[in-house]
Amino acid sequence: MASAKPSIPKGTRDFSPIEMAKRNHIFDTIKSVFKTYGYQPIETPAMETLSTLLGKYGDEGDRLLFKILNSGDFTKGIDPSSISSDNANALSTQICEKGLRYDLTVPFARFVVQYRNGITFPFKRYQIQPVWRADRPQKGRYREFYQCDVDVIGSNSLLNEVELILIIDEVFRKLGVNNTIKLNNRKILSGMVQVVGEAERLIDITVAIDKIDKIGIEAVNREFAEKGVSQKAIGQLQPIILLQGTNNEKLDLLTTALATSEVGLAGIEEMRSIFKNLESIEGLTTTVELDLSLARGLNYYTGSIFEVKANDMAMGSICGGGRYDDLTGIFGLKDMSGVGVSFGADRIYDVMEHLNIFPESLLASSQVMFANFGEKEAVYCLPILHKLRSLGVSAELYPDSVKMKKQFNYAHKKNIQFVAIVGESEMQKGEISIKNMSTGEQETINKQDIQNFLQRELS
RNA sequence: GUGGAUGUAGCUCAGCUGGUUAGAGCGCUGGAUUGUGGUUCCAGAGGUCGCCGGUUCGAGUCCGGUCUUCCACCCCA
Repeated sequence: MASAKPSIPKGTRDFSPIEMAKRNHIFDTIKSVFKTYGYQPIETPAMETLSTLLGKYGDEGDRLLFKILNSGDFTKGIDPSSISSDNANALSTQICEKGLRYDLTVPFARFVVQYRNGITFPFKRYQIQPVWRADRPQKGRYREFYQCDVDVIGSNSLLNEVELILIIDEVFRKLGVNNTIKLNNRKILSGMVQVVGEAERLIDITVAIDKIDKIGIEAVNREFAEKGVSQKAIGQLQPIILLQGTNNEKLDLLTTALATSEVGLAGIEEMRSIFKNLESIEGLTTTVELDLSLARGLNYYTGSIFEVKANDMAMGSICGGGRYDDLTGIFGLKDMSGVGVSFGADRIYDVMEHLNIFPESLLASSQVMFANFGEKEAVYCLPILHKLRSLGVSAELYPDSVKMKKQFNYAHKKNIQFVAIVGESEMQKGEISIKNMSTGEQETINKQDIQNFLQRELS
């Protein structure tokens, strides 16, 4: 019987040992930085109750939710006519009560509300787990991908924003990814639309502005007009959108432009505070720039918004986030402001792979391999291997007594730096021949000296 | 969800207006070299041409469907 070719669903991936080594390098780096800043890990289930997820990401987000079919007799009580109707959405809410998580922020909000009595605030947590979106896949866009979230909730202080910028800077410096942090503030955007008298079209206007880099100012203006923004307002928006200069110059100009908007001025003050605090930090490698065209679609953001782009490769944002004043409100907990960012591990991977900047040491399995000359020699090597491992040197013995050519090739393929050779003559003299695979040099040392030799060479 | 491309060996790709037994490079296996990888030389093994159906004497090639990957929109990590 012919079996179907094995395959995995669209937009999902398998990871080989080499890919895992690289992915773990990213996760480990991110985790270690998060810990340095006092954040603690949590995990939440892959699936959430659908009502937890629906309505939190806008209509577009609802469409991209993966829904889980109820178990058992899920057709019970369903009106047969609803099955043939066009409205699949209405049907799905009848037969699905769970969905796969779409991001880590909303489950985090649910977590905070659910365990509020046991949590000490401000609560600083990080969370590294996969999320799922029923999007159409492209490069850098998957249906299953990992987010690495850091959030602090229960604190209004703008020092948290500063801290997040430092975290972003440190993560990407450690990974060797050149990047630019773009910063904006929802309050400034609100102020902008208020000043031009189009406050009710905040979303439409910001979504259009967000595309300015891509489609240009004329196309953005055309989109404004299509959405019903008045010509007068469009005219007034031009100088604001096209503001140039340093961050402080932009803020000064904005202060004049948004003078009549209370929220707008509040947003400007927040940005000023953040930039001022950043000035006191030395050694920041990332460029932080105020980008008024940055909008971000997620509608729960209320204050600062962040987005990080890789400088050396065209790719969507590799990190993004912002402040949300009332995310927990929808779950019944008011006045709980939070701010956080999410690192896109899969996109960071794609960038690092494309730029070929993963450290080579990641590829090695063991640091030293003992060649196998036969059972007698192999048994003789076992205690030496045991000793090396206890000293933290990863060591392996080639399991089969096959041709040297094959064994050396194995070591070469697996990027093992040293091959130890213990054949009959070495055994008799109590020696070990050891070959450095990258230089090709080989020397013979006393059996006892191998620990020192390797520890010196590998350091 | 809308529009457009793509799929041939493990990988990257050739394959003419449909016509014998579908090719190359790299990789892989073996040998030259029975205690030495990365270079060289020789030999060899890998393919239901994504899948299903149609047109035809004949389909990798044309047509329809489907799946995958990719691009644009949308949105986003």
